[in-house]
Amino acid sequence: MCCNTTKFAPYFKEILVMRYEFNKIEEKWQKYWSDHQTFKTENNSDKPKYYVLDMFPYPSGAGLHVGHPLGYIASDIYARYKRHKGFNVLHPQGYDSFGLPAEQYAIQTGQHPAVTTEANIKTYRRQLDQIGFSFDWSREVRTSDPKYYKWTQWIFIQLFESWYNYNSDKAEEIVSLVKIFEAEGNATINAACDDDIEIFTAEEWKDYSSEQQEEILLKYRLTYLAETEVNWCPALGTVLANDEIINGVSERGGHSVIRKKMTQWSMRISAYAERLLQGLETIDWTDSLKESQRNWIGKSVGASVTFNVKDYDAKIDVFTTRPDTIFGVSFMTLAPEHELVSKITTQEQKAEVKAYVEATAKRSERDRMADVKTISGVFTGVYAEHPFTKVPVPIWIGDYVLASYGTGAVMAVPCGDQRDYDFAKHFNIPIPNIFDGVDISEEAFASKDNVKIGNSDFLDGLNYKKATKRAIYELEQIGQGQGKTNYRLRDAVFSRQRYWGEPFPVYYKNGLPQMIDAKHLPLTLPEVEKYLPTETGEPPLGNAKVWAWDSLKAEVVSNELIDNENVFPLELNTMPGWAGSSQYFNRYMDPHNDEKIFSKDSINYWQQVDLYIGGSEHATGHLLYSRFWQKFMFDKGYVLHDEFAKKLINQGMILGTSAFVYRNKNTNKFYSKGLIDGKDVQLIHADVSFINSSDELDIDAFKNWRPDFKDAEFILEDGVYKVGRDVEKMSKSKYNVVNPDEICEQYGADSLRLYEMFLGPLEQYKPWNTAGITGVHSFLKKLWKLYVGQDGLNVNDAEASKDNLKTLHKTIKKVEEDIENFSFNTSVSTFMIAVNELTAQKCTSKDILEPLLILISPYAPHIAEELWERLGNSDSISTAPFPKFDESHLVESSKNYPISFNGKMRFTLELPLDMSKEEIEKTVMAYKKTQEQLQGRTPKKVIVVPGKIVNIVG
RNA sequence: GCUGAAGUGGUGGAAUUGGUAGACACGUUGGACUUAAAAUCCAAUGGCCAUUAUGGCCGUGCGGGUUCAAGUCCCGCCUUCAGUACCA
Repeated sequence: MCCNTTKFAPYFKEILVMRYEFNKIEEKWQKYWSDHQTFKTENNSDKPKYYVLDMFPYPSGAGLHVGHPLGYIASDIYARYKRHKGFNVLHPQGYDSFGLPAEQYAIQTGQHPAVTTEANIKTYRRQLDQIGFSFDWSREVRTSDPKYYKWTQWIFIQLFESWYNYNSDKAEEIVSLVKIFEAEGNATINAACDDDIEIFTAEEWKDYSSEQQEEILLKYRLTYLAETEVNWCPALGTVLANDEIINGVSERGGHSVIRKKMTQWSMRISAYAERLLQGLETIDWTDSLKESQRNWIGKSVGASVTFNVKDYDAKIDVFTTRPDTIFGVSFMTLAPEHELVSKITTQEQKAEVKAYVEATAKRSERDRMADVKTISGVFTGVYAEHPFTKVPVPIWIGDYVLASYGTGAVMAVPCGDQRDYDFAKHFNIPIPNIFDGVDISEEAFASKDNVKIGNSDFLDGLNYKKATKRAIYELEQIGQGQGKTNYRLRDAVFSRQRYWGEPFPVYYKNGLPQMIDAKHLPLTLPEVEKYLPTETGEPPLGNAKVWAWDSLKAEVVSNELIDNENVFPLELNTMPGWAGSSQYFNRYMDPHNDEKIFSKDSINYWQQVDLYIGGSEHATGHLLYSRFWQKFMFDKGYVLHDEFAKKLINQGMILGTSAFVYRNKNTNKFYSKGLIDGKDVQLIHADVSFINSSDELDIDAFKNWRPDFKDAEFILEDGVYKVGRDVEKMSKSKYNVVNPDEICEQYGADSLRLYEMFLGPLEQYKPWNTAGITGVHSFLKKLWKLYVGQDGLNVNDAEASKDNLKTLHKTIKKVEEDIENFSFNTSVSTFMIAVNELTAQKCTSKDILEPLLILISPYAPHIAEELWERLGNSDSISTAPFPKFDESHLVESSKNYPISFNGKMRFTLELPLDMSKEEIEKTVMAYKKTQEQLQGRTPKKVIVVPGKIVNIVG
């Protein structure tokens, strides 16, 4: 480590300037970039555009650790590379600054979330700046900024004012729906809507009161109010997210949690299910991510079948993917929550059914899903009628049927479905076989292939495909079913009972929601005294005293003025975390526009994100919702592409390398790793900052760390204490967190950037080990020495040698290919090789060393800028054109051929590249070592691939 | 169970179209410089065997196969990680 000579700087300036003082250099250039607004991007340019985006961070109180910037470094390299390649690059950054942690902190401390958020953002910004990113900070957005969330609220209103027309397959204005109602009622409409819609005529529509009309329209809007189940914790008086519940009780306090129905806003994302699925074909995202989204959307093709219930005026609709097996139905199963359960049960069965329904209600959905093995159910005593045979089919209730999928009821075909089979066996229900020549005595036959249907009337002898088609046809003929496609994707609940989120631009008149006119936005978050739910169980905004809408003055007024004539109560829920992140990528294009979410010009210019980098944990959240909103914005004509990101890369996680010490279970003796065999020891995490590069513990630091280790005794091996190491997720509790601030201070940002890339492929999970950073750090020192010697600059106008040119051009070629393939780790090795070679060649030629700097500058921008300036350039290196690769410097006249015998390389032989196949063979066979290898044998065959290899067989 | 990704030295990893496996680093060992340490530089470093300057055998999770040639292609397994799941 260089000693810190800062305080002597004025006296030793001439000497110091010759050393690689990364701290000073990095500070200097970060200031330069900021002062000169080097990375500010204009919305028009003669250059082609390129949009590189990172997933913006949630600014947590803990700050960044070295795992966080991985994706940002990769995208920054790419953005800088594209600038060298002559693109006008948009590379913005911002903060996803609404969220739960700030609110929980507020509950504990009373600090306003805005205050802690602001402080956290400051830390983030400082940490990001010190890594030397080329972000255009003039475009920063924060989701919690009213100027930004004005537009989140605006999109909400747009969704409210829209319905989905399956005929045109797009979202349309709600007024167009009203026109259709007025002209012909709703019978002909093919829309995404609630499933409890009643058919009405144009006349009936006109006779409805305006409230009735409003209620009906709400069932068609793309965002709508609905009763949905939430995890309600009575003790905390609040709703919990799934991950706040551990083993059925609240994470905070361990209180019980029940399912409760609440009226909440929902987003009709299901309307877009098919387009979200099809759109995946058009984008360059990873297969695993697309597959996750496909699973999540969960398309299945089959039929809906209606069963009439005997002796009741009731019908049961089921969805099945196997209408071809309809003659195999021997019972039906309803989910315990199914609405018919309470209506149809017989007197004798009533008590048993009631007990079963209550028992399952107590179990959480998670419990039910986890416990797959136990078969339970109860008979209702009632029968349905088979649509074709008219045979009575017993109706059962079973918790293996989920109320939330399909219709919450299944037609059970035990011979063709293992769950139905198990249920039938368990309750002694008959298992009729409808497959020709298949043995079903042990298990169900679930395959669709290589089988013909039997015992099935008109389906006899048909295969899966034909039988399915025929069954659907026959169902349609008798009016008891039709072909249907079902999606697992459900509408997304959009209300949160939280404080720190976007307020809805909604007030309530006679219990019906009204939108605040967009021109009055933003509707800003009110002040509250407490961030907890109210005593009556209302969301935190229920604590606000000034939270009513005066529709005449168009402003927020005191709750006391509510008269439900002109002043109305405002919505108390706030929007979920994904609201603010679902269009931010478009807002960056024109972030300060107060008139529009973004101008036509800006979207016309930037179009869509060209490269998006972020974590795969957002596969079915942010990345699905954003695609949904983008498609909606596309339908409304606001954006030009119905997919927001052309290409997406998931960066892997950087894991921590934890360190362990071994304490004897009963004493305070710590044994070195090599001495623990046969001893009863306990593993204790030691902070990774106490460990040197040889896995040896700094015993004094460890003893001073925690009082209970103060008097510990250490049993050493070879005079040192060796720790054990293991790779785990980077986390405070494992004491393996490495802070980028310390790395930047000790080794510099350029070392950090290089090392993060050098660790391995971007997409891969890989362990961090600070010890390894000395490799890239000494590379930077070698690079520096190549340019700057003891007495000054080493670079001159000397003519480049052939070897110099060869090294440079093979480096240009490799680095360019690597960046285009996002293979950043291999270009770091390429730089090392280049610098090693040029150093060995004693290269001083500016013609070589100047372009080399441009190659390195995306990776290590500070040192590149500094040396670039020292070479006499006055502009930033960031826009210097990327060096052109010239093949002619790599042309060789000879090749060192590997000569192998039966596929095994034995020696190499230098031969001219223009030598013919025959000549090569002759030369090789005549060579002394060849004859030694053969030991008198005559080869059966000699394979010669000119320019590649010689293989002698025999 | 299903889906996706991946298994290469002590460690991170490289080998982009089948053609010299282990590039580049870390670590380790030895050496130079130094009062010493740090820094820097040089050399060795997949395993085993032999050792005379030289060489031989094995080796990319396991078992087969295709090929003159397989880390790479094909078939069958095993393991790890991630996502998802009574989805009818």
